[in-house]
Amino acid sequence: MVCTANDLQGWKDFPKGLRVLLLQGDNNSASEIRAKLESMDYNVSTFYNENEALSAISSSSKDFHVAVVEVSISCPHGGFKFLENAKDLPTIMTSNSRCINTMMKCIALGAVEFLTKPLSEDKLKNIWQHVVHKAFNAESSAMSESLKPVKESVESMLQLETDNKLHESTILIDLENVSKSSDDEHEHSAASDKYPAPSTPQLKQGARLVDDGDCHEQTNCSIEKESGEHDGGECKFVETSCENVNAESSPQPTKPLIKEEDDFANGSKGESSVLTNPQSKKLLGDTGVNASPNETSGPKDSCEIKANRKKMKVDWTPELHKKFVKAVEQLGIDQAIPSRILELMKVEGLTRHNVASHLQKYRMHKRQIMHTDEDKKWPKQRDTMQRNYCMQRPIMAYPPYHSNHTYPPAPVYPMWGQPGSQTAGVPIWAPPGYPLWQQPTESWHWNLYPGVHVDAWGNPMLPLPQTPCLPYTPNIAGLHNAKAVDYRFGMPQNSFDHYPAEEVVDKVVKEAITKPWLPLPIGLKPPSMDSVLDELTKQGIPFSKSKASKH
DNA sequence: AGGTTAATAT
DNA sequence: AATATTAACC
Repeated sequence: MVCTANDLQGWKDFPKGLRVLLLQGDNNSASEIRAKLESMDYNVSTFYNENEALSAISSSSKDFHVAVVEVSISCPHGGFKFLENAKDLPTIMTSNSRCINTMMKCIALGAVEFLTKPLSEDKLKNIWQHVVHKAFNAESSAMSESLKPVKESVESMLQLETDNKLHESTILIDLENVSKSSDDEHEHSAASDKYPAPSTPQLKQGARLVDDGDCHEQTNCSIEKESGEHDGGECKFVETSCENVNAESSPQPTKPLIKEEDDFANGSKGESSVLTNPQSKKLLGDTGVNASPNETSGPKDSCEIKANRKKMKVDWTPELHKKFVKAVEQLGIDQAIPSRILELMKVEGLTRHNVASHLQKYRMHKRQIMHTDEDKKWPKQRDTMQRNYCMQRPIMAYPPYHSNHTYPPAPVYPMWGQPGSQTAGVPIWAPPGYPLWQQPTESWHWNLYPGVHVDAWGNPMLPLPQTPCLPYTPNIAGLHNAKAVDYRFGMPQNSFDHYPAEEVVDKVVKEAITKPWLPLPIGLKPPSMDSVLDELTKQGIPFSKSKASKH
């Protein structure tokens, strides 16, 4: 039986044809198991002698994908010898015994699972999962040759799914991710949490598991803990039925993740989450969607876990947020609309709505920050650092303008200006808000780097191609007729380091008009309603007072 | 069609 | 209470 990677390259009906090494003590048991396995299209090689089995794998270890080995108490070695010498082969230990010590020993020695006899079809049909698990969790260097094609096969399988089911492919991405960092124990356990490769019937699969349950749950749980301590690396334990609990000291999610929340009966929340790896160029690029770990082409009847993907909850992790911010900056304030942001972020699975929502929150935060302490703090900071960083605020702190109006400490953001209705004519009392965009925001808790806000918020150090970093200049073209902003001209010209180019000014104006929600710079205040209306009247622009005062 | 805002849900 | 989603509006 020669098995090369190429042979398995186009493994279409995985796990059909999976080669199983069956090591049993007695003929009856062996033939029974074999029959069952073969009925599932597994390719079974039976051994009754441990040494023979061992020599089989040593001579052509690549030929087997998984082993089912009996733990015989009577035997001197009892299968442990095989287990210990078949580290690269996912090995499932079986026994009539339910002795927990035996089970623990098996697991500790690297067994991927312990199955108590009799081996029901339910138990057997899922053994392929261990193969996949191994294929994805082993270091590629350490991965036995027979597993590589499995991995590839599964990969392509998942990719195909992508078309109709986005979420499916996320598994792949995650798995990729996991395999990369397989050294890390935490990562490992995390991966196991998310993608267990249990052979035993799962809770989710229904009541069936009850029948052969015995002390199943309990023992499995015990083993989980135990094995966690024992096996240091290679043969990770695969969690089984107990979908619980303490198994995870789950590490902090560092990758953006989107949770799928399915609606299992209350109590057992079948929730799985997938890490999105922004760097992953695989397939979708980066996906945030996730899936339930039901391998679609596994033995069919056993994998009928309904893929009830529902609402994908986007978790705006710092990474994801960073991407978001980056995109926003890249676009510039006036271009920062959900669809474009989405494009730039290149996070598949993320929807425009998600982005829009986030944008909403983002703006609100900005505004909020602006309203509170920032106003007071700012005048001090401004000299120290900001200038070079595309000053968020106008340079003029408190321009000596001669207005009767007082400066509201917390400027309001009237929405009455109808964007686009007129450009030059609109009184631009609302300054560009975009610089604020990058304002350090200690209150935004997503900021991972409290010390380096600027970077975290979008790298103000980098020149913004679309939004030149010029100090804000309130002296904006197009304001000339606006009484309300007359004071601008009271500002001494030399108080600005640079005079903005026309385009910049235009941009600024445009921003001010189109983004009225953005805060006014210090020293500026909105014009009174009257002055605005007055101005509009003068210019022959019709307006509705009721509408104007609506907001 | 898509953006923004408000309401609702978790 | 915070934050994500959905609905509604423009």
